[in-house]
Amino acid sequence: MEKKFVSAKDVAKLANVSQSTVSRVFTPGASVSEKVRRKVLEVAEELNYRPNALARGLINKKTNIVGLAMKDIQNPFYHEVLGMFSMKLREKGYNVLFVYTKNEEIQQEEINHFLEYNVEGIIITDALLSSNVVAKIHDNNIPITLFNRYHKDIPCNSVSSDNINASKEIASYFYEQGYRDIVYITGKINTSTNKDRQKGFIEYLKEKKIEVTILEGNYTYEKSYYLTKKMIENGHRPEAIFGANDITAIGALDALREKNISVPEETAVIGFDNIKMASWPSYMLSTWVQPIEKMVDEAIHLLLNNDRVNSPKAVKLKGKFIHRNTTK
Amino acid sequence: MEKKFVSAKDVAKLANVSQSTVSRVFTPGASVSEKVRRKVLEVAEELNYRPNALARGLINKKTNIVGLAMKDIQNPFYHEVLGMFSMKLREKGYNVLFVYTKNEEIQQEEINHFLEYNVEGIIITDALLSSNVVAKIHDNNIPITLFNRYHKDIPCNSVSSDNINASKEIASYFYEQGYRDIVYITGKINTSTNKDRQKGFIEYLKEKKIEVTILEGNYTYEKSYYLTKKMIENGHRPEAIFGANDITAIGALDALREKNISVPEETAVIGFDNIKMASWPSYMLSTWVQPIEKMVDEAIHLLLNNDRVNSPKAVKLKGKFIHRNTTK
DNA sequence: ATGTATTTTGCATACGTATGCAAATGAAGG
DNA sequence: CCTTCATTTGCATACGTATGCAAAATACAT
Repeated sequence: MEKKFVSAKDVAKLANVSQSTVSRVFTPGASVSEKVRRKVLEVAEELNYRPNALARGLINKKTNIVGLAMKDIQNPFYHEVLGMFSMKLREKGYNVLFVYTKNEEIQQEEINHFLEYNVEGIIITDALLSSNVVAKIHDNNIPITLFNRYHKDIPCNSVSSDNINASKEIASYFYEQGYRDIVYITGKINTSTNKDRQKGFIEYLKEKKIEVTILEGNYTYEKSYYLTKKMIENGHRPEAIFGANDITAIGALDALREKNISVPEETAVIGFDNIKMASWPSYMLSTWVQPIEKMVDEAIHLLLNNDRVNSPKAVKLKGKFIHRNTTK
Repeated sequence: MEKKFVSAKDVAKLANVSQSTVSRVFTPGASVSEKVRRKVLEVAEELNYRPNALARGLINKKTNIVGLAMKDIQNPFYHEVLGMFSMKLREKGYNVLFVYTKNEEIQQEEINHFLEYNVEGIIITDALLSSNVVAKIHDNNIPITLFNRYHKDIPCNSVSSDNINASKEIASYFYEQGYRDIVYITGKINTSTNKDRQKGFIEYLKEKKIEVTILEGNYTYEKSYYLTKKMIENGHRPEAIFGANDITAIGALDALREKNISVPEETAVIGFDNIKMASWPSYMLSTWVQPIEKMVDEAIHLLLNNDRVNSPKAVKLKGKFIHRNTTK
């Protein structure tokens, strides 16, 4: 039982045409008479022939592959992102070469495979890479887009929410409600998402002469849960908590619930992301919606239509606040 | 600014050797003198050369690509699975071509891309495909492994938990505890995972002359939450609930909590999967652990070492019960 | 029918790599 | 130094497809 691969030559033979003609039938816009086209398609169908994407890629330098590297994450937000990328790229005729990483900073070695397969672009979500890795990739003329991360020293495109203004709006909301004892539970502190959310939030309130209590979390439920619990046990029962993402907010929420602190009456809570879980009846978490679809669209657009690698753009998209039951 | 692709020929020229020699340097086990190898590697490094995987695949018929199709899922269980597959395949030198689907039954069109890229195997998680699609794939001599699904009419390998015996053990646990008013909240009813869990559970209890109450869910939190709530409002407060997966069980748990029914005193709850969330302090859900790592290992082994496509194996692996706070 | 414009087709070659084969080089032994 | 044998190297070709070019076939106008 041989590895039986059907090639254009096989089809050509059976259809009494040349291999070139078969190729043209499968090349949009190429010149083939209607009669021959039908004949070839018929034979192709019969032999179950499909053009070999590898050979095609070799000639065209068009592999139709995009590399997607995603960091080890608990956050369901990124699962939605992954699904969205997969669907959208497929619609545009691209395939996804997927790599899952545990490193906050993607290593050269993890990217090399992308280069070997001549991917037409690389998307990196929830992680960074060093600038010399970026340089190497750009040497090969391959565009990169960071999703939901950016860094001034990393010269490549990025797409994210406008975290600063989003968290300012959240701060403003708390302020308007009359809250003065306000807590921010951070995400991983060295991430750009957290930095910006923290910055916008704190700055706004500083202008109002309010000092925010910072609890240093790491974007996980557990950490946030224990931080909140300990805070309460220490006698601190704030009026409002902003969690750096929904998981964080939910952890806080569960801690509050356990301590029988009523939400939103005694303490209001707001998250960030609008993951599915946020709308579960038992949580009904007020949160900030990241416009995933727009972000993904923009990331793909940036990746595939950037004429110039040298002028990296940092796109920030605006989301919106969703009021549910954890705010008044 | 041209697309500057560095080929073996470029390296050859600069290193004063033939292209063949360069190739041999990058082909494990090929014969090259130590002196030449060093020289070539040095030049390769300098030019940032890496062998083109597409051209390699063309010749070798070894693309080192595995196709992975995953169904639209909320279930965090599958995120862990995805991560595991990605890591394990990478360790073995394979790359993952990823497709996200919304169809319960994978369509030919979604698989075609895999075939075009000459993937060496296809893994399908949480979904099925029709037997004629399987036939077409096997025509190309490409192995398939279903993960956590199987069907008697689909002639391909599969790996899953031993769902029947697992749920029998859960039933037995409930029985030993003296529970007689027992509820099973189903997953999507036409899935093999649900069918087997339901079957094992019901059969065991039927032998004990116990009639299980069936609530028809669909593996989502919302559905389970509303079913449970309605049941309670109808005056039915069972002694024990088995949710077809953790998300289902958590939905039930939240409904019980809202109705102020104490868990596990008044009602015990068990889930299935052992997702991260099950160990969150606010849930501490007793559940059945699926041995993800073993399952993934086995799936990969089955996929890549199956000498005969014609004798599909259905591997079922045993998990174990984890006792937390939702059972006595 | 003839000539011209247009479309369709096949030939040959290229993409970047791997490999059988033979030539070249080196090592070893007398 | 010559012979024999092992190792290393280059040449040529193949993988499956796309495409420029010229030949062939068709369409059209007269």
